[in-house]
Amino acid sequence: MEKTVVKAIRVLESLALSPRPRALGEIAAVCDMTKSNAHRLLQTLSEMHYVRQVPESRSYEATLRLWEMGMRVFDRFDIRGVASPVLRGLQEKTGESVHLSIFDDGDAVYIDRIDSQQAVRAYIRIGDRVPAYCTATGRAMLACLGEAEVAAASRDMRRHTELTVATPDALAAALAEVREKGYALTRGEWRQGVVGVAAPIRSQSGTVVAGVGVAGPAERMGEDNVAVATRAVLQAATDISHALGFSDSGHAGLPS
Amino acid sequence: MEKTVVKAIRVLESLALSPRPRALGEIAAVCDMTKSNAHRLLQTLSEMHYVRQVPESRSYEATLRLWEMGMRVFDRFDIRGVASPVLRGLQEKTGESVHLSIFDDGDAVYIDRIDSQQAVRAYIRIGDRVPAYCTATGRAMLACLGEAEVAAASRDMRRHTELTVATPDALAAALAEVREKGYALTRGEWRQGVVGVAAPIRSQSGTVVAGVGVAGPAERMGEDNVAVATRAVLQAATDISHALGFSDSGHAGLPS
DNA sequence: CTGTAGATTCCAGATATTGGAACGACATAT
DNA sequence: ATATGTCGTTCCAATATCTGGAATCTACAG
Repeated sequence: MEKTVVKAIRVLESLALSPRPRALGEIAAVCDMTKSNAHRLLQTLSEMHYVRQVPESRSYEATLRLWEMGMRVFDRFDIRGVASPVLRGLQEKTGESVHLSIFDDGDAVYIDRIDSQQAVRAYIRIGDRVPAYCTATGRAMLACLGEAEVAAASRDMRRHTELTVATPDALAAALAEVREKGYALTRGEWRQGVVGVAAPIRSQSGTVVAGVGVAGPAERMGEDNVAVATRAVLQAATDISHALGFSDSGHAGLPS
Repeated sequence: MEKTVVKAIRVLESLALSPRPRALGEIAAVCDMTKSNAHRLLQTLSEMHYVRQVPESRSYEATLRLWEMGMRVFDRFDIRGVASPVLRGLQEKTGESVHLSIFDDGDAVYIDRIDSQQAVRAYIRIGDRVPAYCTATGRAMLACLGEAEVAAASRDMRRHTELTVATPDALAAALAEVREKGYALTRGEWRQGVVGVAAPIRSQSGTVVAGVGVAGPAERMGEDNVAVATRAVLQAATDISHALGFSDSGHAGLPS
């Protein structure tokens, strides 16, 4: 365990928790270290912009950098925490594996999942990165994002199976269909024999922040099951979006 | 500049900014360090609860600890940032030094100030800690806080000048007067010859989070100027409270 | 079952960190 | 006005800490 790092964090925490700026001596005392040590640590934290010295009193205070970083973390956790129970419900309703993913630099990245109970099941790992243009959650998100994101996703298109939609034009058509229907359906474009249905999740501000989908083996994903899954996925996406504070003023559509 | 600390912060930032959990190798690559190094850093950050390893994929993600700490910082900055322009206005209107302080463990601590332009002026430093029971901003806050805070403030009462209110009973009476009038007025109880007027600031939740006041030499603080200062201080406190999201549903009172 | 990729552990060598002392800047007390 | 004390800052040799490569372990994929 790195002692210097621990000390630095203790110093930073003492400032973050303090309701007022603290003098060097005080910090050294509270954190139980010599003044030179505390001073050097504060110097480093200043250069990293986590701490500043108030010009007037020479004492130190935490900057908003900590908050800035914390907010980034919070955003992500918010989605996972809120989505978690909905994912469980979706898994039970459909019986297949359900995935929650976000869009990152042209790819879809899985941030949560609940596995099917079946012996044959679609399998991914949390943290796995897959091309957005040929996966269900990826395409669902892509359909609601801007030019730049679509361009990023189109950067390195290739056929992963015989069915992969691997040209920008074909992708554009697929995305248009997603926008029209409100959900994305992929049949073995990424992994042979895997069928996926997914829908985009919107945050309070209305921007698409994630995608939720179910995936299962083609043998089980016949018309009936896909119809069930589609309805369930759209409902789940709506539920999660609402939980995030999104209110769909205007259009909304469950397929009849 | 402490290299280990810098590296640790880089690792933490890369995780905070990442929209998804990162694998060890990835982190090492992004932060330009060996895997052993990154691993040790992550171990340390885990023990500090800033990072956790997701059990499923063995990759690492930032925890909410960062957000938790950031929020503490944000609360404080929020007050200062919002109050700053109001303080400037108050200084111009009254011509005296204006102070912004918070309550901390029985004391008032100055977190911002704007000095009078006059040759003779009340002077404090940001970060200075003064007894709450005998200063204007301190008493204004104390009047709106609970038993425990008053007890903390009464722990070590003493006469700092001939006029200091230095008994719990006398303090209780003074606080009752503050509550009735809505502002605190002190005349040379802490520093001889200094007169202060102050009012409490409330946050969105309605709790008193700070106090704002003006202070000047007794020679200039005659009845007329005190009346002007009182009105200005009450207005400033109201303005800052509103800016913090406080809505005074019900009572409100400018002295007629 | 074997191979591969990645995570984790280990350790001697390299070096960054440590703390005391000296210095400088202020501010108050005499 | 001078003295005195407090607090922040700088410096440096001793050394405890950190470093990175290699060995080990684990889990998955073929």
